[in-house]
Amino acid sequence: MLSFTEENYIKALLRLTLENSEKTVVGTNELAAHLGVKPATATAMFKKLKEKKLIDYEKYGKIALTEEGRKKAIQVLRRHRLWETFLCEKLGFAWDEVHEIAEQLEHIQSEKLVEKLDIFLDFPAFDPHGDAIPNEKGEMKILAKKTLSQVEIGESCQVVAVKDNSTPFLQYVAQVGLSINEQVKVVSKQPYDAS
Amino acid sequence: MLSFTEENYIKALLRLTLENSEKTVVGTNELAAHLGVKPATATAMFKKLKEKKLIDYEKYGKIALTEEGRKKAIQVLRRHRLWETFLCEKLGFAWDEVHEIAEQLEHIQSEKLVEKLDIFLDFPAFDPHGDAIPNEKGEMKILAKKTLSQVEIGESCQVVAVKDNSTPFLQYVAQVGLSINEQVKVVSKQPYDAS
DNA sequence: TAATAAAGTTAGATTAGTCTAACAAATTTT
DNA sequence: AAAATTTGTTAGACTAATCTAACTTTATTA
Repeated sequence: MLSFTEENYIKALLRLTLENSEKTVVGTNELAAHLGVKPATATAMFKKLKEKKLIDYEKYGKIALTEEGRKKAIQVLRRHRLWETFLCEKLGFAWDEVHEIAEQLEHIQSEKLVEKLDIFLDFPAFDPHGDAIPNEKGEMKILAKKTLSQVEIGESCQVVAVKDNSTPFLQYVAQVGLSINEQVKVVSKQPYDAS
Repeated sequence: MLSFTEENYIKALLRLTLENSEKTVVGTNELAAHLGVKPATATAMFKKLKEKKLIDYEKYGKIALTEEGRKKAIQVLRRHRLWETFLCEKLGFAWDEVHEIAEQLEHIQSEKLVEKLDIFLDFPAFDPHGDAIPNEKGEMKILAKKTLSQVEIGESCQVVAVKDNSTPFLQYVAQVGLSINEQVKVVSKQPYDAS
């Protein structure tokens, strides 16, 4: 049984590697920053996670999930995204409100709960942000995506996901009137920070 | 913001006082036993809860919830019972499976979540075990209840609640074919442990 | 390649929640 | 009311997760 904290570390590791498909390892500082802890704290946790055979780790080296660790991390991600879907589709939350709540719900321990939730939601393949939800076996669909800024002016496309899940960005996006699965036509481009 | 543990202590305190309506105070050993911790541990927590003005407590004295503590405890109880209702009614769990999961779900921090859940469930007044669910203001309906063993042989009644929420007892009850809100007629009496 | 910067680790302290063992107070029994 | 029992507290230790400050290793750059 993993603690909340352990689950958060392996989930962060998975997220960081999923983000650039090239990368399968991450550094201490990067992971610590992503979790909002100090690098020293992360180092301590790496020793524990290595002990539990969830990550490969050597002093001063990069960190990678083991097969076992990856499985566990995918389960956490699955739970997170199923709960997000539940919150939006069943409880009527806006897609920019659900992340924090799902961060809590994802740690509820019950195999049966996850499977019943999956059934209740009718086995969704994508969450409200357009991210793929791993199925019971840990497999997830992949969509070929462009970022919106890569789309030419005048070109039409379907919005399938947002990359940045931070609340301010999601609220900006919502305010502009974008939502997942919507058909949009790029008329002109506006700058938003650095994105 | 209360920790999981703090919430569990005040919830236990509320439960123990709700059980006999006469009692508004409980002892250290009683509470510790109910929570599965040692009395020494409970004593330590009482100091903290007193500091936070959630309980009234003096050395070697009984423990009682303050008005503030009671409000907070009722919120936890409300969340617990709403989640139990959700698990049974929406996810199709049996009523004897939901307690442990609700013990986890009750600690999810989000006012909005609780209210949306309440709406989704259409403001239920009783949970799957027949226990009253406090409403948003903390008020709960009271049913005049007898225990089944007080019902005379030949007499009919409606099953509204089970007192003992432990898994073995609930399974016994389920096996015998009893369920909440069912009309039963007492034909003969069987002993079950001491109850 | 030597100096500097960046990345990562260690040591030692802190907080929350728990335990055991020894002790103190209150209650019950004789 | 004295003795015995029950109830509750204190002291000291442990684990998980975190921090800061000092140190070490690796990488970059001049």
